[in-house]
Amino acid sequence: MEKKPYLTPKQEKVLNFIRERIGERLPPTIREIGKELGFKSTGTVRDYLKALIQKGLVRRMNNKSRAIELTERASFKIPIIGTIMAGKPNLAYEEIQGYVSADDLFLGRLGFDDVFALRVKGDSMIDAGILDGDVAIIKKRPDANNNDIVAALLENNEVTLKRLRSKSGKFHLEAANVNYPPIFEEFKVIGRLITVIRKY
Amino acid sequence: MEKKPYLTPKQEKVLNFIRERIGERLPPTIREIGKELGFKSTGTVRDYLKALIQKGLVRRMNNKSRAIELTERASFKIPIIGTIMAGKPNLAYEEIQGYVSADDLFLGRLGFDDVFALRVKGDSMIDAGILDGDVAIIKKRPDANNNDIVAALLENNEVTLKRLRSKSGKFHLEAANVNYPPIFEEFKVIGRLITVIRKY
DNA sequence: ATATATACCACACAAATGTGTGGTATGTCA
DNA sequence: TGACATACCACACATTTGTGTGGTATATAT
Repeated sequence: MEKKPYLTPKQEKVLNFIRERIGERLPPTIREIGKELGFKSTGTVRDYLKALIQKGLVRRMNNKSRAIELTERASFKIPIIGTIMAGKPNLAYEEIQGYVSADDLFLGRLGFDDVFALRVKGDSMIDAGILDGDVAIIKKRPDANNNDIVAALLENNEVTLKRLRSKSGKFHLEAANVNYPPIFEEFKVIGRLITVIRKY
Repeated sequence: MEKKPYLTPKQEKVLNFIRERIGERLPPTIREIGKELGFKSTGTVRDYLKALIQKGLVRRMNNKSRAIELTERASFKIPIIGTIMAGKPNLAYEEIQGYVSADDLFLGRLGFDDVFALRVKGDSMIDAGILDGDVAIIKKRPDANNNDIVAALLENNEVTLKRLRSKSGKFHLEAANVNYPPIFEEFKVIGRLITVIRKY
């Protein structure tokens, strides 16, 4: 993971403004940057952009309005400060190990087309760490394998989240909670669980 | 939740192209839309934009290049197809209850500045559904209360994820696993757990 | 002393982009 | 028939936007 190169305070401000505007869905024009930062000349802004490009933080397309992009290097990342050893803590605070982008954490580079969400209700998957109220992100039409957690359509036309198991060539569904018996009826796998999100 | 109004096939195509380009971080110009869709006149594209604006799917700013926005109504959402009753399934498939935007699910409208991530290692929080390998999103400098799960800095300068408990006016930390004893030593709350994300 | 980087401005010009007006053709509804 | 909506095109024009050239001034490094 490359570190961010040194930026002068003003360069930092320009970069932050660009980041902000991109976050608001419309990258700024050169003149908009100048107006925000108090520069009276477009040339000044171009000098800053040139510096940011040279430092590898910004990319541009020629002759296209607002065509300013942030590179990987400059795009916002959430720092992973350490691995929490939930059992025995063993990592010092402030030791930044790397970065994850919010996108990567969330859905990665999946297309959205074949993804949907289900809110989990009940405790039948509690031993797999899936709790009542969690949001389950499901990828449709997957190649679901033995032991994958899947969303399955049951005979009564209802959906459930269970672990897919095969036993002597036949698939069935298992809860992750001893209080729930396995399901041997007919079912159709709708999708595979790819992500669980829980908000507190 | 409003439903999407009826769109002609071409209007749908225009909308999709705009959505696509916004996804790639740069909304299109009128001429870019025309070129993509095969319209030879800017007027044609303007007619389509007018229709989409009238149907409440698009917003624009005057005299600003690329200033095309999708409204809430048109912006992409992950459908919540139902609440999974992980215990007893009780909801029909395809009954779309509403939508969540990816942003909402993930971090919501939090600023990123005071948020960081920790990867959980170990099983001390397993009874709270937090597993080895999960990513814990932590908000710094929070008002952490009794029973919140917090990231805490211990005396040996290490970080741990535990539940904050108060007993007769004094705070201590508790694991969510009977095999781990409570921690009564001095500690400092770094932040409060706001989100857990698990990828399969 | 010279080079190099930062930190700006002015201004002309070209290209991209949005706006406005006015067309044609086709079909539907009353 | 007339009114209206959809579905386009042509083209002039204004504005925005990017580009290019050429400045000034200050500080630091070699």
